[in-house]
Amino acid sequence: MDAIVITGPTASGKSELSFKLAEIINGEIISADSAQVYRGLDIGTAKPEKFVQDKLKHHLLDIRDPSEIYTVANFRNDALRTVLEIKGRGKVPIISGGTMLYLKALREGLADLPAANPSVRERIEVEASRYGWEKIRKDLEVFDPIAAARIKANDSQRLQRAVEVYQLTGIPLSEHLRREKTACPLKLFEIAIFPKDRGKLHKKIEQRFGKMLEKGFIEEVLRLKERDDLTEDLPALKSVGYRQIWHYLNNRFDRETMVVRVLAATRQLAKRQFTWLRGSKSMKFVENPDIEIVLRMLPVEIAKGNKYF
RNA sequence: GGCCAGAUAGCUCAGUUGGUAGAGCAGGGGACUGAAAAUCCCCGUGUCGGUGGUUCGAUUCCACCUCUGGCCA
Repeated sequence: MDAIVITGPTASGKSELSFKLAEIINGEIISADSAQVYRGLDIGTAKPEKFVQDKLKHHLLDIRDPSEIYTVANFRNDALRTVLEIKGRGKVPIISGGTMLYLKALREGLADLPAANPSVRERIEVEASRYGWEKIRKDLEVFDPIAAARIKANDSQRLQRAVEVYQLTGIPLSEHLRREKTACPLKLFEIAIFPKDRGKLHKKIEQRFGKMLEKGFIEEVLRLKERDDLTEDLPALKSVGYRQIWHYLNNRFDRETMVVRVLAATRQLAKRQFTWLRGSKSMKFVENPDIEIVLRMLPVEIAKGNKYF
């Protein structure tokens, strides 16, 4: 066993659980969260506070500026490297977070694809704005019929990527994906919190957002907005809460509407996370972030040699 | 108290020249390989405020009532 994974939908109590677990079994935490990687996105991403981070080592937080783009591939490399470092220190790596694609990439590996290429993407976008995405999809049908059949006409993000991969490699995306991908070099013990009462989770989401506002979430977004190099189409600023508050600060709607929209977006995020979890075969599910139950589930090799057992 | 306008899906509202109704949002399910807290797909029966009346048939027309706005006293 190389690492423990703790995941679950937003507001399910992943962080507290991982923290308690890390203290007991002598672990360090690796964040698997696509928004917490950005510096300055603290309150709205529910990033562990400074005093928590002082007590326990957290990795992959604050490793990008919000003007930059962090990707699944970056995560996979960073996480693999960090797991080895932590193991080298004789500690237990605990990968904790709700970005399900990141966890999947870690578990199942990634195909050998080219990184995003801004100039290629721009070319595709220009063409799309001129002829429409339907035309892009028709073209894709010619050189990658499998991908074209799978990707919906409105899913411009995926259409663009499929075309990009072909233009960069001359090999269809679907062919890349069919080929053998890099196997996972790690043995993971994966635990997912799966709250069965959706209404309760929604209530928790609401309460948590209330606390975020009290802590100065809006001011946090204002600080980002005051930097004139950040735009609303950057991944960092498209994340839940930041996007809606950004629009609110631009007077796109009033505060009440902003609150309603942030809560809805958060619930929708949780819903998508549930969908991932239901389809995941490798997970062990727990209903609550209960440390006692989780400790009892752990394999002996991890349990052995720490103070709890 | 009088006049006017509303009352239709959880919310905001459209509509039915009389044959029991549909959008957006919310919500639910699903997809997912370098933007993933992203991006996209699928799912709409509800005493059409209440009670009477006209009618083969009323959510639609008429009367009264209730409630909510607005105006006038």
